[in-house]
Amino acid sequence: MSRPTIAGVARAAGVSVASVSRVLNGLPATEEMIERVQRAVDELGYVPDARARSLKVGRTFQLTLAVADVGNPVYVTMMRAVEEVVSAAGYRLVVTTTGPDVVDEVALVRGMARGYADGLLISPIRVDEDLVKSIRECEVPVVVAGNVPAKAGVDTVRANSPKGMLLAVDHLVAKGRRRIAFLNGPADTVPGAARSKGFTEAMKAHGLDPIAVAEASDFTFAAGRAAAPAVLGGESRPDAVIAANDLLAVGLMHELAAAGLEVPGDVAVVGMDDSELAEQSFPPLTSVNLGSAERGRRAAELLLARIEDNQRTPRRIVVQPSLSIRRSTP
Amino acid sequence: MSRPTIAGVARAAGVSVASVSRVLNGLPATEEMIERVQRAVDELGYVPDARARSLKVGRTFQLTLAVADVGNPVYVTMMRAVEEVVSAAGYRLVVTTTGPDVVDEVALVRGMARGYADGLLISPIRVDEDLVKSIRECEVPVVVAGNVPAKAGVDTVRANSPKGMLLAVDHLVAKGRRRIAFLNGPADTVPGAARSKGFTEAMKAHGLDPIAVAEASDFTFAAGRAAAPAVLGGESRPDAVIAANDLLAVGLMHELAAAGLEVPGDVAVVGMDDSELAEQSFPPLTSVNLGSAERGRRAAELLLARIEDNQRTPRRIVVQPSLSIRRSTP
DNA sequence: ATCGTTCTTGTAATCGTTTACAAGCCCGAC
DNA sequence: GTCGGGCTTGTAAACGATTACAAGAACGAT
Repeated sequence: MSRPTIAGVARAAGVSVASVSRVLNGLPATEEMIERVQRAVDELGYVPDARARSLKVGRTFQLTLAVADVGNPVYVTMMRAVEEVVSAAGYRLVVTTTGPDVVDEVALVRGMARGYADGLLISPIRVDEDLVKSIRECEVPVVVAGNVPAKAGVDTVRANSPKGMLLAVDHLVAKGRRRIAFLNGPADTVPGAARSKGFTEAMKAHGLDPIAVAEASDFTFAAGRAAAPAVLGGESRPDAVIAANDLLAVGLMHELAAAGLEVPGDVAVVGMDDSELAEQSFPPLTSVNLGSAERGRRAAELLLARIEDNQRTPRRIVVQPSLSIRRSTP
Repeated sequence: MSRPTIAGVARAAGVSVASVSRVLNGLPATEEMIERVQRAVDELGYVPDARARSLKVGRTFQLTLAVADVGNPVYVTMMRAVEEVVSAAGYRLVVTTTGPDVVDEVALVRGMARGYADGLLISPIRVDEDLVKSIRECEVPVVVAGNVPAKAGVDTVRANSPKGMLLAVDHLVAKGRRRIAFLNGPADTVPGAARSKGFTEAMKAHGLDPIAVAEASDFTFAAGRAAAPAVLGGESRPDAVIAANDLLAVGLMHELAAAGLEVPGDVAVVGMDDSELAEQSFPPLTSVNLGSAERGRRAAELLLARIEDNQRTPRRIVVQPSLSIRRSTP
């Protein structure tokens, strides 16, 4: 009653295992051979064992996408794009969650050496020496969606947060807002650091000083709510807030409503990531599109290319942002 | 420069492969043996190959969770719960997306026979004969989060939608609403059919006739928006709408706002699933909690139990709903 | 010293595939 | 009739682990 193996099929068809394997892999064979094998396969309901196959051929035809938090809608955008590319190339995509800790990311990368997948696409939220080292030493190709040092010598696709921040500030300034505040996520994360730097630069470019800068404990809705007072509670209220991602922005907007402030009338709000949530929130959220879909697509392509040829020199792609203007800004 | 194998480690340590394997698996060995193997392992950076291991021991220590749409926030709730249970049991969780078509689900279940994972947790959106058949015949344990016929003889954990609908209608009626409409998802899906039936029963229990019933083309935000006119455009406007899930409810609320209608003043809105989106939407959405987290947890437990003992008689668990009241209802 | 027991270690078979190589067959050309 | 070439098919050796079994070492009891 146990699973039929290729040997069973061979016996049933009265041929050798090699012939069965050849027929199944579409290698040349006579009509009669194909016929007999096919019949035996159907009859027994044989399905080849992927473990044995991949042990022999050294490939699993699986790719892993690792993200920090499945609850963050930016990852669904990315995931959709990645899925499309890799499935077109004949790979299955499996998604795993790392959580916010860098040690888990390192463990994941190290674990890839076990041969679960042919490649890893990781979007790390925190990066340290260990992670870079483990990526460089990893037995399977890795591409990073995010920012790691150039010396790491690894394919990366990253966003241009400073440029994105500039778009956001430009837009707010054009609409007459000057008292601009910034709601960041944890500054010890890669996106947190980049966005903080970008915000400071963009404000300087306009000769403005921030009204307030707050740091949420996480890139989540709840953290956005919790950090709202820090961004609003200063002596002079901001007339615009830029949040480091959409979840934070939406959390903030809830607190604005609770405080009786209108968006965008009293306070304009700009998010980042332009995820599905930006469209779904109310009012719909003006958001900096950091090209998540394109980043996913390009990253997937880099991964496939590196699987083809592991010797190619690492590429570092930067995708340009745009601004999706919706009703949370005037 | 290629990956070290157990044979390489054995050679480096000057012992046999069996001894290396034993040390690595914590079987009894002398201090000196452990020491030598450990040193060789560290030196070579050896990591056992999961494919080879699982080929031999017949287990991969991976579990697959298959969902229809990663963009649906109800799945993130479920995913979190499942992840917690299975990782505590020493399994890795991988997530794959099936899309809305039942043929893809069937292909997935069939594909499990290839041995990618030790078990499958699937939340099918459409169910047909083929799917039931493929689940029953599947080589690896499968548990279904959702509703399949009892005769399928498979472990299931499902929600009690009729009861949930009753909670929603009870609540609306208690708040004085009588002109209640229903915004369903596709009626040819399992949740669509169940929620439709539940709604009809609940209304009947209160002696009410629905003001309008509309069917969105999908359980998505966009479909909710598109179907809004059908639910609002009748001769008499509803004073309350129940949506078959949170995404539909939020889509509807956007159209209500566009039409200048207040929530809950003019129209109360109730969603279903009580996902993170219900909390994040504005106004926060009253939503029927169908116990996604608990369903995920229980389903994961059933799966683990069945992996332990494949002979146990299938269980069918129903988890009870509750109502999370927020500001979209009076 | 011999025997039996227990403990450690090594040899080799096995899991289910793929594939290099060899063998067999058929066929036409000389 | 023999030979060589091209196909088709089969045999057996991998892939990298685990593990049953056997052999050897150590040791205490007689």
